[in-house]
Amino acid sequence: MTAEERKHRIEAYLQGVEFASLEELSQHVGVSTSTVRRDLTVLEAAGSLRRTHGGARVLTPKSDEFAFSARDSHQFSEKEAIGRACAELIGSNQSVILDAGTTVYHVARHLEEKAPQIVTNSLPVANLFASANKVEVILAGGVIYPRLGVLVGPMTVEAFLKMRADVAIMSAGGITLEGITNSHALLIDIQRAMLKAAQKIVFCLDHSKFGRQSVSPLCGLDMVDAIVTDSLAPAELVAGLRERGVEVILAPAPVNPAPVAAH
Amino acid sequence: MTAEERKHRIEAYLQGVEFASLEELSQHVGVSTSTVRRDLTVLEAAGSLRRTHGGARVLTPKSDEFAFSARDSHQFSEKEAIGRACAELIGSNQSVILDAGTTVYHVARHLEEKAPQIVTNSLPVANLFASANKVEVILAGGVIYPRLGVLVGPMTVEAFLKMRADVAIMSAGGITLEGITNSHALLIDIQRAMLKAAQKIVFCLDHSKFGRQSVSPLCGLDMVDAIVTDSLAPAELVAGLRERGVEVILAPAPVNPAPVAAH
DNA sequence: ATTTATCTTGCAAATTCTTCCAAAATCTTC
DNA sequence: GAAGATTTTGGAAGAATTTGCAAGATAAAT
Repeated sequence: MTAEERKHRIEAYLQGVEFASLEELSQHVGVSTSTVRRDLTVLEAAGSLRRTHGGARVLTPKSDEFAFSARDSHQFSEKEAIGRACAELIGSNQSVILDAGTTVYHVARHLEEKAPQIVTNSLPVANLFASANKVEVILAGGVIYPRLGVLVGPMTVEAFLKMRADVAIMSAGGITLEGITNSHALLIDIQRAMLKAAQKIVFCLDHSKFGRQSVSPLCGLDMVDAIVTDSLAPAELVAGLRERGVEVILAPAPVNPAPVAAH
Repeated sequence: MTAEERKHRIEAYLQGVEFASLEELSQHVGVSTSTVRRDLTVLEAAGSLRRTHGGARVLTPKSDEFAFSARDSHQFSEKEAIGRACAELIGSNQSVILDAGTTVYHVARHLEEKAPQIVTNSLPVANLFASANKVEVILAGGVIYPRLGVLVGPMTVEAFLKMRADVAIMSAGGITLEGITNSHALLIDIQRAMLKAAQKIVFCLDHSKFGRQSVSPLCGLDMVDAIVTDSLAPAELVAGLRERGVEVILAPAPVNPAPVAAH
């Protein structure tokens, strides 16, 4: 294995786990801790990660659409606007499949008045409605994937394959004119099952997802009925999507900034 | 585990429980309270939580009732003692079914070190482990029953009927020599499925359940392998249970708030 | 006012980081 | 191909950081 390849593997591994100790990395790539140290120094200078005492950390864990923290501040206001706009697409008493993912979580926050029937595999979404009596929430079973708070595995896939719903509101890692991709291979099967289960497919993607491509392809644009994004989405790509028959909804920019926690 | 990772886990754990004591946090991440103190100071400066006397609290309480309802319930200390005693019955790498119910929730709090495989239909239990990597948690699917944070319905029953586990740790509404009863009729089917799925059946019942009868009969004493209760359980009934071959474990009374004679 | 619990501070032990050096691997030149 | 130069790798010693403990200070409880 070349040094380049090794650095690449360190990067990739770190993307998956967010944190890793020196020992862990050195075992994973099969070199001494000294070499890993040197690699980390180079990679940090290149800006792809951040060293910490005892290991290293990814630079922008927040850009992970499926990160567990439901109230992450990363593009909070944009996601909130998207959530509001997307919730308006839902009619009363419709059955809605909600994907896991922070943007979709914000949609959920605005769904309570619609009193729909909700199906999800996201623990944060389930918690959100757990005390609300207006909404009936069905949680798919499965194994809890710790970092993300998502239920995964064959049980989850099976649950969605048996389901039928009016709308599916989905997250993803990236969108281009070639289609929609996602970074978490574990979720792809589940998302495909969701797509099959719902009549209408809506993707909620903030502008940072536009033009990005993640590792695993999820579906083509022909499957997508609508995309809800914020007003900072690149105009050319929005136009391109509309040309291909996808309805694109631009959520209006939020008036006031996100409430920053001041102590 | 790196320091960075540890801080992240503290944050995540706190998101789940809203408030946690120093002791609790230090056990969860496996370092001394001194180190947790230092971490909390850093995290507070970073604005992600708020320190309090004796622990720390999240900034934006989302009043997630589940993680919390188990906490401020009455007979907290008895349940905590039962939880600790019951957790000791579980061996490493065993598969455990956890019923919904506050007493069983306290068992879950002490299970993390055992690193078992956990199957449950309780959202609070799922949330408890959502950020812990040591434990594999399988959540049964189903409809969320709002007030209790439990998954119910045919999906849940079916999930447990397909399952096999070493131990089932159960809650109930009452116990007499005639058997065990429960007040939530909705849960009876699910509990019966749990009983079928597990080889060993353990009931966790604080002393207030002894001699009580709820509306729906759940099972006879012959199905029960062990009962964990606190030291205030009525002696005659305990003796009666033992005569019938049920192992009864009396959790030692909690150490704390015994009124110290200060003259 | 006393007692208890919790917090801060200082310090020694342990861990991790940097820097340097020799061995191994790779590249250059013939 | 082979010999020498260059780069890379793995390890070791000292510097820096982090951790856990203990004693005094502070805050809550009774």
